[in-house]
Amino acid sequence: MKKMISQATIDRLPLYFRTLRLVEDEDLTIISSDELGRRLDITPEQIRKDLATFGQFGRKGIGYDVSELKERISNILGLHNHWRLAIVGVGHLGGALANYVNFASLGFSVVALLDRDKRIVGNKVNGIEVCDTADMNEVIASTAADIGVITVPAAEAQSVADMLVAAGVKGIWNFAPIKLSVPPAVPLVNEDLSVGLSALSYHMSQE
Amino acid sequence: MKKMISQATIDRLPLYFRTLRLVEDEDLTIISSDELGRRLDITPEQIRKDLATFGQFGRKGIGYDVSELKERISNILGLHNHWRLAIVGVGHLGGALANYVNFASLGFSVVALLDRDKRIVGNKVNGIEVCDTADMNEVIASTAADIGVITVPAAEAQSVADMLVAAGVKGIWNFAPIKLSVPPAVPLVNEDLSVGLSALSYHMSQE
DNA sequence: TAGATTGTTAATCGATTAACAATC
DNA sequence: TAGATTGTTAATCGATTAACAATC
Repeated sequence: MKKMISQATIDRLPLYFRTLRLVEDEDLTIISSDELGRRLDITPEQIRKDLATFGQFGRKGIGYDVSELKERISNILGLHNHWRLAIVGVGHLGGALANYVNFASLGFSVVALLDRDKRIVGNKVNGIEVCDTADMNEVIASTAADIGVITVPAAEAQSVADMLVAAGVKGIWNFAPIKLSVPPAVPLVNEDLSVGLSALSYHMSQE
Repeated sequence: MKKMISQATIDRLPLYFRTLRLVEDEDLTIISSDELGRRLDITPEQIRKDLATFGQFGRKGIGYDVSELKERISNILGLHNHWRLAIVGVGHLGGALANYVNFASLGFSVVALLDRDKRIVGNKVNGIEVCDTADMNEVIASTAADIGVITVPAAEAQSVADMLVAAGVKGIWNFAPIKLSVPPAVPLVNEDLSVGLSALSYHMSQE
């Protein structure tokens, strides 16, 4: 078991990674925590603290090597694993995710689409054929999918999660607005759009 | 200026709200912090602390009145304002959001769609005609939109944010993976899908 | 009354910020 | 050398957890 890293730190790493890519496109080879912080509205101390958690990445008096730091963050985040996604529930949101280009640039690829609606099964979305959710095990196995993406209605989400776990996915990305129960060995990230929208409503209601 | 409420508390309120609705559907009229916590994997102490921030909602020895608590949380979150959304960028994600049913149940409604692509302008999505982004001011004014939803590519997001602010929206919900600058009076919530997905990758990479 | 459960205060834990020695 | 900037330790801040009096 590795040293415990705070979720707050982990959630900032993708922001650093993204910014380093932009910086790299500007042909800058070195960046200071100060400049990185300025671009992200994060204090330089916070950035140095986050990075120091994983080792010594920079050079005193100089700063951080852009491409080296980018690579190291990519490795910390495990992006080099090139995870394969299976999307369950090919409605509007599932379809949008199947077409989402930003995944590819992070090393993720969509390898399977599943839906239980017979009218959708057989369709192609972004070049991928929609399979029947009933064939979950074969589809996950044959496509070697690592991550199950849940974009079904809340009422069906838990049973889909159970099926995905049984089929052997290594992680679950859940968009259904419901608390899922999965084994501790299967990491689960919830992407609950109503939380952000409600928080926005709250702030707009304040004086 | 009201007492400062932590973002963590605000982000849990929508979870309480959603669960109270489910509980109400089960015809339960009273719920304890213990039961609510059990359903959400949140400690009862945390829930009582969160609620106590806004006043005394429960009855000692009894619990919380489900529909009363639900109403009060709805009011705290400002959901009674029935905010009106304008979605800018009618690609896959924007189109999916335009069709997203869960918004309506929270009191939000999509009143405008905008895109700068002439091939899309004039189309109808979920019964709403797509307007030209160039006509932002008139569209926001005539539809009385409160919230601007940004689903354009990152490179265009800041200029769209500027246009939305100039057109008078009261809040911005940003899906573009980039740090936006907006006036402090305009609340901004970022919905960055790559953060959650990267965090999932991180946890899947750990032993 | 006894049992249950809230609201609130105190204790703990963890994350952020500040400070600064090391060093390029 | 002087200036810049990291990595790390100490101080502060804020959030969560524990404890318990109040009371239904």
